[in-house]
Amino acid sequence: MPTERFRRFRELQENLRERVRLVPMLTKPRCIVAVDLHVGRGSLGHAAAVAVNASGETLDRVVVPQQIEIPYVPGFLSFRELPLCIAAVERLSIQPDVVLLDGHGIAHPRRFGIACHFGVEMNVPAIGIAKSLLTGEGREPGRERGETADLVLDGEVVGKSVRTRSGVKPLYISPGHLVTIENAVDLVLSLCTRFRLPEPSREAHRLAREAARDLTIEAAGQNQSSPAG
DNA sequence: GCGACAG
DNA sequence: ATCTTGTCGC
Ligand SMILES: [Mg+2]
Repeated sequence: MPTERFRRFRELQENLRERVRLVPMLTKPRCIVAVDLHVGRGSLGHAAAVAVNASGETLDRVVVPQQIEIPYVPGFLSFRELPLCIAAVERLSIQPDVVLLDGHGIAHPRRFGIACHFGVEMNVPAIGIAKSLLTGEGREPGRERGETADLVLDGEVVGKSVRTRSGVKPLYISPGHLVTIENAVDLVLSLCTRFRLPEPSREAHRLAREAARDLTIEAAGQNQSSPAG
């Protein structure tokens, strides 16, 4: 029964949230990893992890394919995406100093979004980078790049709305594990050099999508159904 | 009961 | 988020 399964997921979140520690990152990260998951036809998933140094140069990149079994239910994203995302990060040749996740950290109904789950599970600093809100209120930052405003949940500041490009919709940044809100905002801004999203996040998204597309094209080339004309 | 709802 | 090329606008 799906209801029972998600009841267990909720209990897991409420237990694991006690392990979240939002402490300052002492040293400047030398290896930053962004990870993203693409789910295509037949629920075939591709997770991509991209590692960069403080200068933004690529250190390594991997893609891992696997069937995705868990449906997307708001508030439970990590149970769908984490297993494959973790597999991808573990296959990198380098250990991350901090990991960027697509989704929220503590800006979550139970304060345990995908960035918290990843960070606690892997015991690594983790940051949630979301393009829209799941819960809470995102105050409107000024329109210039670098301006921020509070992301408030139950009267508590759980993150920031961050203008990463002037005149463009803000990102919602919240800490996942072993970082502060300020650490998270500073790092994300430093990585948003050309677009709304941090470069490695954008690259991971692109890699995962292209891996899925390439497989689709290869499969079509071997099928008898594809030659349409 | 209704609306909102990361990806 | 996905299905998907070109096209409109700053
Ligand atoms: Mg994603």
